Amino acid sequence: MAPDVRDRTAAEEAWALMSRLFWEMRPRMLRVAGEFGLTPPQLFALRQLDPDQPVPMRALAQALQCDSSNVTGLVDGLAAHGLVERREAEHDRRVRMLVVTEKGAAVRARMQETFQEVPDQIAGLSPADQAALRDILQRALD
Amino acid sequence: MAPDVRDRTAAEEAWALMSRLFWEMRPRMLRVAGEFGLTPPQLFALRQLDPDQPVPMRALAQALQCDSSNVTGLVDGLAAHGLVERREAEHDRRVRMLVVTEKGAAVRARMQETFQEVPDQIAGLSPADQAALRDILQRALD
DNA sequence: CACGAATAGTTGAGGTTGTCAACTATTGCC
DNA sequence: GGCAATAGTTGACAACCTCAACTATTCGTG
Repeated sequence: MAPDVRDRTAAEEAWALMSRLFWEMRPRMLRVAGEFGLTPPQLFALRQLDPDQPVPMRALAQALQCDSSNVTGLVDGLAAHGLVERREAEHDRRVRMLVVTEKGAAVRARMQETFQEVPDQIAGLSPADQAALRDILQRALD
Repeated sequence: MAPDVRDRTAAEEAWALMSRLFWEMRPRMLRVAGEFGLTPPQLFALRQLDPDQPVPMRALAQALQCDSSNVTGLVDGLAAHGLVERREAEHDRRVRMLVVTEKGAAVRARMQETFQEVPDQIAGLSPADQAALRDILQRALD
């Protein structure tokens, strides 16, 4: 029942190739973080936030899959850069809403541009392959 | 010539989907690390090593794209678990070759199995889609 | 051969990440 | 009113990571 160890299935091969592609994107991520004077975790935190819709800190903790106390530190860092502000929630005085500042939104936008930049390997594919790749992945991820 | 900013190209869409898929693999990675009592960086270090071919520490630092001094600590951790040993190089007494122990090879193999496990989303694709995905990615990555 | 430059690895300082446990303030329920 | 649950912070602690400084060794060039 288990797949033969000797020759990989198409799915295994595809997954291995995707893993490789992702590993090769690591330098890009580090470069972007450095450009904005942020650390990678701070970058991911800002990436998760929506400039148009403030969220409570616990929502960010959930999105980042980490402890709330960790978010405290990350937000401190982003706030020190003037990218994010803590604002009191109206309905519940326990929660702090995270508001992306104007500067934060600008940084986030430029950061997203770089993140979304298509890797050369994908960009080099034929238009038909690119479209097929998108279609297959859409089917996979709903 | 530049792609229209308004609607994403197929390549951009595909890349976004792959990014999402990878993010969803985070819990799996943390689980595997915990299972073997290792931290994620230690896991990546062991993953980079080849049980059949010892390499100098310098090579590992290069593969992990980090400072040599960082590798010292990571290898200390792996060595404390009995997964890796430092062995003197014959031709150059400055370098230490990293040798994966028998136990280390076993742990690495089980770890690799989990890493290579195909995500449900990909496994759920039709055989034709899986094959097409592999073929396209092979064209992309040579 | 000698001597200075280059290289492999370690150490220590300093800042960040991340978890857990304890704590405060607030809310919601009965 | 009283009490459990929740949001967030703090402090302790371990790990990560980079940089600069250091030791030991090798290499290159005169």
